[in-house]
Amino acid sequence: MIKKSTLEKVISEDLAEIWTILSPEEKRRVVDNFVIHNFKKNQIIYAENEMPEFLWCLLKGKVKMFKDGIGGRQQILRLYRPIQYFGYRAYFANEPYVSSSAAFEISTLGAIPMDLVKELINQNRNLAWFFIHELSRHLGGSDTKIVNLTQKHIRGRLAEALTVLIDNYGFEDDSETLKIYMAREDIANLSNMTTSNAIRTLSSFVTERIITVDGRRIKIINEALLRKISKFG
Amino acid sequence: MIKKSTLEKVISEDLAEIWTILSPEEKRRVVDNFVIHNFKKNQIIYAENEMPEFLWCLLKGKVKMFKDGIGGRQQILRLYRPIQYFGYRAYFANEPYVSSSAAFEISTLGAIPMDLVKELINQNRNLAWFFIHELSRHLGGSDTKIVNLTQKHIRGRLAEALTVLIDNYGFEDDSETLKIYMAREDIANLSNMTTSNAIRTLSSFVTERIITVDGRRIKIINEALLRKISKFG
DNA sequence: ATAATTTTGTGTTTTAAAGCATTGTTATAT
DNA sequence: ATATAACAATGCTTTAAAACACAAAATTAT
Repeated sequence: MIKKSTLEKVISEDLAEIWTILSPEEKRRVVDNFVIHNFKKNQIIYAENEMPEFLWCLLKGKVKMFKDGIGGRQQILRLYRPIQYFGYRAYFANEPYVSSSAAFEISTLGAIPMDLVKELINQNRNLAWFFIHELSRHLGGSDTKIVNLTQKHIRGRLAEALTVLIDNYGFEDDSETLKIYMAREDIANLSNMTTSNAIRTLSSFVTERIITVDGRRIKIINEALLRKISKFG
Repeated sequence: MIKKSTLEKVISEDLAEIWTILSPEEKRRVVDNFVIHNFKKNQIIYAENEMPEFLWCLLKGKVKMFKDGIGGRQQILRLYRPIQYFGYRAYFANEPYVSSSAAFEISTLGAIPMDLVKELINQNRNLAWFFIHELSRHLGGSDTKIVNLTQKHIRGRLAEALTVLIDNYGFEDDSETLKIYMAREDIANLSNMTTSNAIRTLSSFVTERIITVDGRRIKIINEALLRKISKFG
């Protein structure tokens, strides 16, 4: 059930910044307390209002962090790819989670107890800087998102969401097919609109030859225009 | 021009958490590098796209952090009161400011070089924790704001803005008059709506005996109802 | 004070986006 | 393989909020 091979690969290849920060002794402590979990598609990793216990490390798959809003509407706040860390903010803020996270697709994650992370931060200032840096970048991103989602029109918001997908997950080998296959509803939840409007606006983009759509397969035909619409439209 | 008396008061009375964290030697270094600036009403403290250089400490007055959006529309992101610190995020993220800040009213601020703050963080892990904690709380606040501003209707957003004002600045001695006197336009910029809609909705709240309004003087008559509208409406 | 400018208050019109309904299509499960 | 459910597409209606226009009041400057 628990496959450690993925973990060993991560550590040995220094795939994530965090591993270059830790001393061999610290790495060993992390490895000893690193519990691997497998999640099914759409399975919740943690939910709003729960108390945070673990630093989650995404090893394989895709994860969304989201917040449930009014009338069952969901806002996707951030997307994660391997190898990224999340789930620590609420612990540091000393409060319950204000958002939830779930696997977009079958995913493998590692859970490291936050109490251990806290200890390591206390003895390794570079780890403290790692989190100060991460939190600062995310805060800037969140502040920017506030203005994007409240002031841009639907076309701008959808274009922006698509560029977020490009920047987070990139393309397949053909260099144009988005390497993530989301339901229209999730695209809507990412861009703060209803599912119908996401569908409608995607169709417009197809008509305008900015993208092509085949089920959940989205090809980006005119990325420059997409970014232009995202910036102004 | 530079009055150090306010500063001495801050230090001697441990008015801010940060001063209880620093050693006497560290406090001395901060004091030696602490430059006091006075700002007029609406004067910009720093602007979007500039490179961050200072940790700003608000000693007296009120400050808004905001982001200019589309068509001259402005979104107020956070409000500060004495004694709070801001302006450090962009430095930690190693990027230019993504938002601006300005004095709401005549204000006194201290500027501490971020390079010094960085040094102090390196030698004092409690200061590292101070910023990890602050950043984490603000990030949670920003994520929550995204959903509030995008999903709540106008009444809910305005009610929320008013509760933010209550929580940030409190009441005058009569326990009902808001201790901040904002232009309708700023109230609108805080609640993501046009000035007309801010005026209109304030009027509705007056009719419903939730508040009274006399120029910029706002009295909160029914705080419980206001918070209820903020939560659901 | 008086004029000029900004801010506030209202009514009306316009519009972007939500809501709803229906049908077709594609997965998933038995 | 077929039933069942979930998802996608599209047209039509409704509505919340923006945009606009103008008048009144309040600041600020001269």
